[in-house]
Parts: sequence; C-alpha cells; structure tokens
Amino acid sequence: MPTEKSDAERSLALLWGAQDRPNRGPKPALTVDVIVRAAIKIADTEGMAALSMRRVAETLGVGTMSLYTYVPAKAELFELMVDTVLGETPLPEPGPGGWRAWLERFARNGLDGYRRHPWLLEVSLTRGLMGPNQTAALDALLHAISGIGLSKGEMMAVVQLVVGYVRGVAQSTVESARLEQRTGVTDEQWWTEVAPLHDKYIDAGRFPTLTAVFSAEDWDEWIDAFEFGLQRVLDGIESFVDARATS
Amino acid sequence: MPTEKSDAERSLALLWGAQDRPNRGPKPALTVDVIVRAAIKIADTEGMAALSMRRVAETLGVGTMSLYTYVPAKAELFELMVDTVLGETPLPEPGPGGWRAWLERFARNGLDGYRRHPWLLEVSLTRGLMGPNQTAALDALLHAISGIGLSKGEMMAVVQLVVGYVRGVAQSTVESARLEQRTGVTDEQWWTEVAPLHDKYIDAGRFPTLTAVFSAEDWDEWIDAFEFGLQRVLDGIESFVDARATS
DNA sequence: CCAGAACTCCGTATGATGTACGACGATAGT
DNA sequence: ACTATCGTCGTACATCATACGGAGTTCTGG
Repeated sequence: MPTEKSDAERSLALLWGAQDRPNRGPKPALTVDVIVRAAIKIADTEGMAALSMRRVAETLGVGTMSLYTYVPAKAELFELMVDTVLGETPLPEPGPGGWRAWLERFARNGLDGYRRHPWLLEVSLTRGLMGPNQTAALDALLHAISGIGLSKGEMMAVVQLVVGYVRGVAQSTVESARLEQRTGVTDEQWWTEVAPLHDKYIDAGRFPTLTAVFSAEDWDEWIDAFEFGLQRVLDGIESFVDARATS
Repeated sequence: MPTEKSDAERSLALLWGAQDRPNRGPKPALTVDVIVRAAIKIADTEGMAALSMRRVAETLGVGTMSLYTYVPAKAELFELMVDTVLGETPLPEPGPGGWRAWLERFARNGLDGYRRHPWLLEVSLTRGLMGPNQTAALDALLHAISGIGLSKGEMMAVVQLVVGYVRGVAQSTVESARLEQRTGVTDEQWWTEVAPLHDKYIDAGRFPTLTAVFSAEDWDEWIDAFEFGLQRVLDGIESFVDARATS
C-alpha cells in the first residue's frame, strides 16, 4: 500500500502549490487557482451563503464533481480562499515611523481586506495550517516588532492583540457597510426605521444611560471607531514597550 | 386585513418575550424558552454544525415542524440563543477600581462566555436587533464609562473597542481550547505533529524572523495573550482619558 | 351544551446542499 | 496498439430548511 497522504499533508501541499504533476491521463481543463478565484468572486458578490460547489462549477462551465479532482472538499477550498485573499494585499514595507507606523498600516490593510471580502469574518482563520501568504504575514509582523525589547512570548501576544483587534472591530464595521450595499438601506435609515420598534421595549427607567446617550439630539461627532480603537491599542503597546525599555 | 407584523417586529416581540397568549386552541406543549435552551445545549456540546431543527425537535420529543409554531425560522432561533446566553452571566457590579476594573471584569466574563459557548463566534452579534440582555449589557457598559470626560462618540468607540477586542482574541483563544476538548488532541500535541509538515515548506531563508522565533529551544514563557492584550487596551484607554482630563 | 372558530401538531413534499461511486473517455509510456 | 493512469461528470444518497395542508384539540359565543 502506497503512503497515502494525511488530510493535513494534502491540505498543505494544496496551499503551497506543491502538486506532483502526473503526466499520464488527459490534460486538466482547470487549475486549483481558477477554481479558488471563482469561489472568491462568488463569495464577494453574493455572500458566503450563495457559495456552493454546484454554483462554482456552473460559473466555470464544468460538472460539479469535476471540482473534486482539484480540491478534496469544501473545507479545503475555504483554506485556499483565505490564503489567496491574504496574499492579495501586499504587506507594508518597512518605513519611517518604526514599528508603530508599520502596525498601523498593517491594521488598515487588514480592515480593507475584510471590507473587500466580508466572508472572511465567517471563516475562522485560526486553523493551524498556514499557507504561504499567512506565513509571510506572520513573519512580517514578527519582524516589525522585533528588536524593541519584547520577549518572544510578548511578541506573539502583541501579534494576537493587533490581529484580533482588527478582526473583532471589523466585524461590526464591515457588517453595516455590507448590509448597506446589499439591501440599499443605509445604516442610519435602518436605525431610524427600527428605533421606534425598540422604543416600545426599551424602558428609559430600566436603561437610563443607554437612553441618555441615544436620545440626545446632539449627535455631534460620530467617531471612526476603528481608528480610535487602533490608536488606543497602539498607545497601550507603546507604553508597555517604553516601560520595558526603562527598566 | 389585520396588521401583520413585520419580520423585525416579530423578532423583537420574540426577543422581549412579548407574545400575545391566545386562549383558543390546545395548550402549547412547548415554550420558546425550552426550545432555545435545547438548541443551546446541542450547540454547546456538539457544535453549531450539529444544530439542526430536526435535531432540536428530536431531543424534545416533538415533530420537526412543531418548532415553527414557536419560532419563525432558524435565524430567529439564533438571535434568541444569543440573547439568552448573554443573560446567563451577570454583569459586573460597580465596585472599587472604577471604570478600568469594571471593564476588566466585563472582558473576562465575555471571554468566559465565549469559552462556554464557542458557537457564539460563528454568529454575528452585530445584528441591529437587540434583545433585553444585549440591551442591558450595552447600558451597563455605557454607564461604567460615563462621567470620565468622554464624548458620546468616544464612549461608543470605547465600547466597540473592548467588545471587539474580546471577540477577536477569543476567536483564537477559544478555538484551540475547543479543539482540544473535542478531538482530545492538545494544542501542543497538534503543533508538534504538524510542525514537521510545515517545516517542509517553510524556508528559513524566506521567513527568517518566524523561524528564529519558533525554532528557539527557549520557549521560556508562553504569555496569556488575552490578559496581556487586555491590559494594553485598557492602558490605551486610560492614557486617552488622562490626556483628555488634563486638557 | 354544542357548533364553529382558533390554534397546535406534524406527515409529506420540495428543492437545496456536500460528496461517494463508478462508468466513460482521453492520454501517454511501453 | 496496449494498458495503466488520470480527468470528467451523471447518478445517487443523506441531510438540511421549510411550505403546505390536513387532523386533532381547546375555547368561546350562542
């Protein structure tokens, strides 16, 4: 019996594009890349719910089952979609401003990525298996914050902090923008439509602070929550780095 | 024709438990609450993938379609599950330490919630419709950070920062713990198993920092990334509040 | 006390979905 | 030309959410 590849091995080979090209048999009509890009396009434009193997095959003019020649299953297709998308935005170059400016640009790029591909939020990125682009991103992140006095454990924690923050806030930031484009209803429109319904249940006596904040007519400034939070996060890291440097 | 309730209205009525109890017809054998709790138990123990209407009906000894008498569709069941779970952990009481300590406890509670119910990560919480428990949480959050000199926009941004951070980092923190319990494979075991596979692809020359960090034998300290990041976030908020106070 | 209205229950049916299986045809090494 | 090897994809099956409509149950009005 030949050494059959484990799932993990097969996935990694797919992610890193290390297929052994056989020379027998008919020429493949498709490539993994074409399939992945078709899937991404569908997910981008019609949402994750519309992404089915049949649908992908249709847009490629191919029988559904043909896809399984290239991709073992839908889960692996997801992994490929994620890594492909991670590679589409170039990583920030090292530049002026040091680690802080770099992380800032990295975070903004990340948010842009989620904006372009909202379905990323529906897929867990913390699979253990890393494709080339995810690997490159992690390497670049670690490189950006190396040599500023952090231990390895702290470096990993900082990475998780930034990446986690972007994802967490992107969730709400992106979702509203997405719904706006999809349904044509502005966030504000939707709130004004739903607000009276909420008012029926939300008692000013029971939720005093909430009503005070939202009933105010002085909606002076609506802050960009992402940028605000990002600066707080970076401030927090910076003060830690400074404290570490003076000790 | 009677005023038929819109989807939003129906959802809100469900969330806030404002059903008009009809007095005609047979007594309902179930309640919405029983259904929701059964669904939560299934999602907790077997994961979101195992949660189907059939499965819920089975465990309740009821025909599948009976559930639709109580709940319009699966999406509404999700909303109910989320709000129910949000209400299960009591909100922190105001105590010593001011807003910072309160937010700290809130964040830890949040992480615990994700730990207990990992499927929360697969559901977007940013639906516009808020149930009573989500409303109470938002009110408490705003209350905790009111009166420290933040504008309303900044208060909302802080809320999003904390909530978003918890969710973002919980994603990775929780997922590993979950897989460990499910598959019986420790995170560490899994990495040592997969590491050699990765090594085949990860070139030390191409990813120098990564290999430097991971190949080191001195895995001295593995930092709790959640606690570390939480302190950074709170530091960032605190320095902003301080700066605001002195200006 | 009873007929009909209002309501719950649920069997059946429909149309999705992911994917296992295997027949068929194309290709290239021998 | 033969045969091992591969790509293609029709069919099939299990599972899913849920629309529909009939049967059974309970309360109300007369």
